[in-house]
Amino acid sequence: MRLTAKGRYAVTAMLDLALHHDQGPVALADIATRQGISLSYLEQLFSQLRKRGLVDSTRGPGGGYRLVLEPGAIVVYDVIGAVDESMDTTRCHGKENCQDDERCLTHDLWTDLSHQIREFLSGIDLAQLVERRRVREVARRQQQVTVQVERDGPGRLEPRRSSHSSQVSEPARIATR
Amino acid sequence: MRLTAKGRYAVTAMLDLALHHDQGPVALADIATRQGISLSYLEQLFSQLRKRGLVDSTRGPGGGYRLVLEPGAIVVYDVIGAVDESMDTTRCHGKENCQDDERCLTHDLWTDLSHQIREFLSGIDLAQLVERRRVREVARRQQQVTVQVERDGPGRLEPRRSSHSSQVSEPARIATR
DNA sequence: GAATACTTGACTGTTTTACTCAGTTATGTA
DNA sequence: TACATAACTGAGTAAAACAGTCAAGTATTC
Repeated sequence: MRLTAKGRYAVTAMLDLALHHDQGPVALADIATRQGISLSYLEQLFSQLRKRGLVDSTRGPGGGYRLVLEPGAIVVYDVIGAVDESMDTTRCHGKENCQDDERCLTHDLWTDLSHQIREFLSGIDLAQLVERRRVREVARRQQQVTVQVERDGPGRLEPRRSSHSSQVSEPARIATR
Repeated sequence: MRLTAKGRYAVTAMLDLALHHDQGPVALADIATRQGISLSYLEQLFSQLRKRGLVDSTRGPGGGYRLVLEPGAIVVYDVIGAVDESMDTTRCHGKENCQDDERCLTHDLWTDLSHQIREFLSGIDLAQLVERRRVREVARRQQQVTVQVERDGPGRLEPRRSSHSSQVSEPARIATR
């Protein structure tokens, strides 16, 4: 299984899209501001999300990204799968050749774990997340930040091409290597 | 969450110990042969497992490692926790400071996922694994390999300090970074 | 005292991660 | 038509993590 900042960012960004689903296309720059993710990095992520058919885009002023499906039809597992290669926890990726071309001692254990994780993350869609009280709270807070930035103007706070973004990238991984 | 080869090796090695629980101390060299894990790497792992009080050791000829508790009292989650720092999937490690010192939009989702994984891996102990039919099958196969090596002698197949170990280390990760 | 086996710690090549940078292309508006 | 906006693309990179190796011990038993 693999769950890195990349996968978490993707889910966060998709959830942001779901939260603004009725407001037309959402610009990546807005997501970047609200969620504290680097714009350039988001561009990379959305390239993958678009290839997987999860979002589509409009260019030019007023453009941005939109969910292709309804929030209720997009499941967390698929979002992560779109950017991270897999959530499988076996070393052999299910091929049962983990030791000398045969199953290793713990093969089934990791298979079961992978199944467990898949079930869980496939049971949660974006609409459900949007409904959650605590998600709404955070979203409200983030909206204020956006308004703040708009009032002050992007000025020196948010240069077009940022210099030193302030995200501390600290590891917090579920990596099955 | 973090689940790398390290964690998987630890569980595999501990399960090997559980399988030979009634046969006195088990030498790391034997585990290395049976499980296809580098001896030097096992040494590192068991140093951590010992510090966490999961195993104890006897030096000298006929020595090796033993489980401190009964296999039924050792749970997979604890083994992984002993070598990998955590199975938490949040970026902030549960501290809720993921974005500007506050909760990020998806904080609760990762908390729930971490909980799910912990529950699952805490529900499986080594005794249960030993009982599994497919585990016994693999163990039997591995026993034959050991016997084979003993007949041939460690000779050029298994030099004391190995040269080029043959493990292909391919990533298969659940890493939460 | 030789062999066995655990113990410690430093070191290392490779891969992955999480980005940035520099540009290009498309589109709406003045 | 110029411009601003915003999506797109691809290459590059510093730092960290990974999965070990290597070398030199110390303790124990035969």
